[in-house]
Amino acid sequence: MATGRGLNNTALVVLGMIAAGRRNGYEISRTVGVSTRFFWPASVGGIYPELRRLEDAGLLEAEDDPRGEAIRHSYALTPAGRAALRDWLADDALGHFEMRNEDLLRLFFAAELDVDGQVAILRKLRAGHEAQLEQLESGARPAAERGAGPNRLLVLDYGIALHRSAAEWCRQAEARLLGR
Amino acid sequence: MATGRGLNNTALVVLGMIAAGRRNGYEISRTVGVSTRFFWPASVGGIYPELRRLEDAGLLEAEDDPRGEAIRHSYALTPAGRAALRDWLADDALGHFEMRNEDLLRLFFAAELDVDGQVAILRKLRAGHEAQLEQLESGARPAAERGAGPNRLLVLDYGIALHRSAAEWCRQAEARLLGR
DNA sequence: TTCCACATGTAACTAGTTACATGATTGA
DNA sequence: TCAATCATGTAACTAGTTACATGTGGAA
Repeated sequence: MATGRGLNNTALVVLGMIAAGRRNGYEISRTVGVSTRFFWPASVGGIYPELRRLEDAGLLEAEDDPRGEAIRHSYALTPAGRAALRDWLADDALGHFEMRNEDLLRLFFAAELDVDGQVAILRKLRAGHEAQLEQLESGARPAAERGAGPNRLLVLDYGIALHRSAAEWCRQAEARLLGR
Repeated sequence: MATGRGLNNTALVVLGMIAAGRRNGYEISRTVGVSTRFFWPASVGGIYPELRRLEDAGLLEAEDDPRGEAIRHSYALTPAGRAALRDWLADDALGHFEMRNEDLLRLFFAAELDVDGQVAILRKLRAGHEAQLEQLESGARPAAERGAGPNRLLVLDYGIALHRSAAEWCRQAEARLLGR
């Protein structure tokens, strides 16, 4: 448990975010929204219960941090929490990898459509990559430039590179399809 | 419902596979295992119940196809099933896109580790892409060359291109990290 | 006769999303 | 005073994975 196991998808991102400094649930969920969600989604509804679970497990300690009348808690890692995080970070096994791309599935089955329909799918696939690219370049990347360390920028750049080359691949595939 | 809605992730891949010709659950699950799983996972445990649900919904028709004493069913699309598939394929809205990459999340939080630890994560990230690449090039691609249409090859080539450029990105990032 | 591929199915579990509900603070 | 943002939380739902259970056919 303290060896990095028993941590679900939400727990991993929560622990990692708090490692960089005290955070409350709202801040974590905001940061996820402009950074990890591109490669590690986690929704608000899962974050709050997970914070309490991690506190119960002794990996986090909560502190009351009221804002006027409003309730607010901020969390920090306990030594056990930091150890669990490090164990997970240093784990030798290949990490979980998963991808779901509906337009790619459409393309896979596109024999059912005429060429126009197939081109439309390719364009949509490209549009999706361009949209992600846009969000990374104009949203996430500028936000990370103020304050985030080099690793975080590195990861965003990975995303930018990937979506850019995917979009380029789509452009070429479209040209080939039309040239047939 | 017949407009392409009410179809869950498993239903989409099941319908698409059957559109190309009569199939049984086992065949679908095998084909998923060497093709769509790279961008659209679906597990056996979900496929059989979904086949029955789609039959109940009138999108599939089942036929007994015993193999000696052993029970076997093969499924074909009904006209309603083909209409639902076409509606989904021709849907204008951007498709669902999701990615989960644990080693990328590790890299994101790698400030917690020393440079050696960071390099190890980058190598693992690369190894993951190379493993996918290997499976696509040596497993999926050759299998698809016998029998699969051009769209299927196209999709596998997309995967190959993507993982190859991701692996290349990792190699460069590692060099930069060591050069610091 | 043994093993592997073929073939189907279910139950239990785990996880995660969406939507809703509530209320305080801040700035325009 | 109004809207947006901050902040926390829960309930209902949907989905999906894993593991188990069972048995046949064909090849070596």
